[in-house]
Amino acid sequence: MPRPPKLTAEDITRTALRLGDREGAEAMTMRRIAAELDCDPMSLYRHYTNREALLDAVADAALAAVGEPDADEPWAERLTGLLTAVRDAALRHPGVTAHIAARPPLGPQGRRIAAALIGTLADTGLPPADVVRTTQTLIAYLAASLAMSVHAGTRDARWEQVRTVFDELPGGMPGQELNIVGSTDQFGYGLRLLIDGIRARSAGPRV
Amino acid sequence: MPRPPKLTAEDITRTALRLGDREGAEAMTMRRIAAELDCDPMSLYRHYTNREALLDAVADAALAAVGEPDADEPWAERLTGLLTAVRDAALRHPGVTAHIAARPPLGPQGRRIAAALIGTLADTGLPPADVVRTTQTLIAYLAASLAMSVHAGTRDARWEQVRTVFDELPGGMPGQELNIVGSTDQFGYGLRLLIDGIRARSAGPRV
DNA sequence: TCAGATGAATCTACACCGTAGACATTCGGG
DNA sequence: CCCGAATGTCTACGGTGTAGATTCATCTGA
Repeated sequence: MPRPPKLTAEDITRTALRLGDREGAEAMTMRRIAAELDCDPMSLYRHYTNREALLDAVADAALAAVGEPDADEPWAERLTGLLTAVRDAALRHPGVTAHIAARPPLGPQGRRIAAALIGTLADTGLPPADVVRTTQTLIAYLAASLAMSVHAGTRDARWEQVRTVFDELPGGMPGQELNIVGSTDQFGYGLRLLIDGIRARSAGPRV
Repeated sequence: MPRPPKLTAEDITRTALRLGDREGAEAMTMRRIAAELDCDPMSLYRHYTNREALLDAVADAALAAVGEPDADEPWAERLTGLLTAVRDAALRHPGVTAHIAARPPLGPQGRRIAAALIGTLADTGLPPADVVRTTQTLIAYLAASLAMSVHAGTRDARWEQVRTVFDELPGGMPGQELNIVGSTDQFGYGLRLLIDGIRARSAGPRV
């Protein structure tokens, strides 16, 4: 083993994550990250084959704060707790939120969380064949909610335009209160929807 | 009005869409699109302020093929039909699928589809305040499914790794058949889950 | 008929990006 | 002592989005 590395893969992800938090996603270029580490841009390629691979690792690292669910709670609470924790962790690092949304991390953290999800869903009484599918569905929903949050600010106006459609519907009640796109409230609503669906399916599977 | 424009905004989106279908998403650079139209790259900026804005328009245009739902069907069928149509339209243009997934289009087509969704959900018996929230949830889920489809090929291996977690669970049945990430089957499953959730909520709202 | 206005299309140029490929450096083991 | 080998560095290339100035074709009013 020649020349002990002065730069570990973890150093890189940690620094990149901080940089992304501080200056936004588009600041996480190879050159900027290297500058932050005070090393040559090309050195990063010793640890990650691509910029893509590096960002995957950074996104995964951002989920390290997500803890294990409490095994004593009923599955629905565990599920909400877990998914909320992931959402919070992702939003706490705005620089990588978009990346997490676009391609849910499957690094060590991602796999750990997926395992926890599967473990929780195993207690729902859902047919075994459906557990993994449900996991994917939940991850997909979570990812999408994050994507909505990322662009919420820029797009709320256009959503408002969509929402007026409802007001003009026969029987629709105009003057409804605003539903903020990507809000925590909105996330929780969809989650309850999904959990109700799981409950309905696990009780008596339909179709 | 001096000098009639030889280049319309729609020309651009149509050409860019074709180019993206033929050569992939990363081929849709300003220069390549301009080359395809046989004009100067900078000319595109007369019609779209950004590359971003241009791609938004292209993504929206890709949804033009989605038809209006049949008002005679029950709402659940209308919903599945509509969402499936959007999914098909998006997948038929692989060059923009990722973009559609990342930021659901809110151009004319997107708004038309959102309106159709709202119209359908208005018949569910769902509390009025929840209709728009459910719309957002469904769009989020659809977007997420598309995102999964995009990267399915590259990531199935790692998903396989996740799936083995389930096999090792006490009471888990190893040797389960493979669930292909982003497949139509997977999409349909989550959709049924959501519809069951809607049904449960519209019957007797819980919480 | 012709100057001028007006906006579309173009040209040039800049700063920046990811990264291939050759090179230098620094260590442990024989 | 030297050699193999992995790490860090340097240079350079082809590409990107797009700002700013400029050309050009057309319509208008005199």
